[in-house]
Amino acid sequence: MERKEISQAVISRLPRYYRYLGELHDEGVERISSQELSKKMRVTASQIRQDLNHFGGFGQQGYGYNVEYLFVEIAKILGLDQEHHLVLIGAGNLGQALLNYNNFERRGFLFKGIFDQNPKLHGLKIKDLEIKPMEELGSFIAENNIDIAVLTIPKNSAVKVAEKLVEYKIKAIWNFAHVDLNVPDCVQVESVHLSDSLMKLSYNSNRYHKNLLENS
Amino acid sequence: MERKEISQAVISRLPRYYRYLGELHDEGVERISSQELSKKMRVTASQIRQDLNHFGGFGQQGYGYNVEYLFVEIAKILGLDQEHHLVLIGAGNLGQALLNYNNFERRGFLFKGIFDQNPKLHGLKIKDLEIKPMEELGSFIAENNIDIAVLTIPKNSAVKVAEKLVEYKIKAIWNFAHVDLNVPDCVQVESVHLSDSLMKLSYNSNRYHKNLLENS
DNA sequence: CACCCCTTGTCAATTGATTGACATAATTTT
DNA sequence: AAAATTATGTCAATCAATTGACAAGGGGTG
Repeated sequence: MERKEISQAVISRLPRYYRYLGELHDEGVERISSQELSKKMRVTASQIRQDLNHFGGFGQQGYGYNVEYLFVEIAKILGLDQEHHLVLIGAGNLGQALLNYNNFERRGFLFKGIFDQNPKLHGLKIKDLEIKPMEELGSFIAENNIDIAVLTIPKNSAVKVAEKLVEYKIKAIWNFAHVDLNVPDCVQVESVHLSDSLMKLSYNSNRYHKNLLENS
Repeated sequence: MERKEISQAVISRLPRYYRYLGELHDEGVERISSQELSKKMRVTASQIRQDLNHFGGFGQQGYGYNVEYLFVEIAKILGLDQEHHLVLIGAGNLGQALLNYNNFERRGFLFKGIFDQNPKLHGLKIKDLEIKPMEELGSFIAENNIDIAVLTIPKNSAVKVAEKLVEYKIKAIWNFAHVDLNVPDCVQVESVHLSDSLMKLSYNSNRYHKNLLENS
């Protein structure tokens, strides 16, 4: 009965397809073939067809894909057809940056609460939301139907808060702390490790320029 | 003469090894075997040995790996033994958050300049750095030995600025704009697509809870 | 309406990544 | 000092992901 799992490699590519389809739609393009799209996106047409077919036959032979239809379907796959309720935990610079980034709201990701352990911040408002103490987090999650917790706090507190979030039966954690969170399967974690990303860039840039020197 | 390329899958794991080794070192641990490390990191011991051996034999049979030595060696591989000079382009919320995140400095990534197209911001200081107009970007990069440009601007401007950066002979771009930058090979790009990450989380969390319902 | 062309969905082949197995060598114990 | 243990580096096998190829089904055209 269980359909087989779709690999994370495929899932990771879906938001990118979604982005390109959105742009095409904005430009008024009605249909596109996997080959045209593959040129734009610089991937193989085969990969596009293979990826999309994991979720169903969205295209039509001899025609290609209807841009708007495919756009909407991918949104459904990604869960963008539903509202998501978020809490921000950690009202520092990064947290505020995320709060003020309106693109998330546009896709149905709505910040409903802000929490911070610093008492000096309690009561202050950002974007109409009052910063609340950590003690109120559990009840807030239960009462406001919160799906996703966004962690923008230092790594030491992140581990403890994640444990609490598991107790509070959160469904997902978007983790910006520089630490791996080990939680049960029922809580999905997506980590954004900014330092890791920067180090990778450092490696790649170094390697490229070292290779140049060696091969000259 | 050319040693074969090491896959990005391997490179992506290096910062994580680096993080765990740093923690072990802080805890005063002197040596560790691939097996112990594999338990901590929840990967296979084989993968750890395989990954490290791409860069040389850092371990010793019967002993394992010296934590401090390996930590330093991975730092060298990632280019963390050198200073990197960065410019921030886009002094919005996210840009300021990155500026104020001290962990980058600790690893040798130093912000040397801030640029923004908004004239109202010019002259204002963040962390002792004056926000400068975009017109000065080219000369600043040349004169201050800038490696890496950090792009925290909207997608439309990002594409244009990236083209300029190529002209200015930047080595690397850390891109936070929601767009793919197509630049020549001599400029390395690492993109952090926050919305993509959030959408992936949304998919995974939805899928988990849907599967629960279906299998009950 | 019939033909031709286009393009998907899918199967097979290939390429790449991960895991397992083991010979070898250093360390530790007795 | 010899034996037992530990753990690497590496080869081979397995597993996963990507690419290529093509049959079959629509759409467009005359």
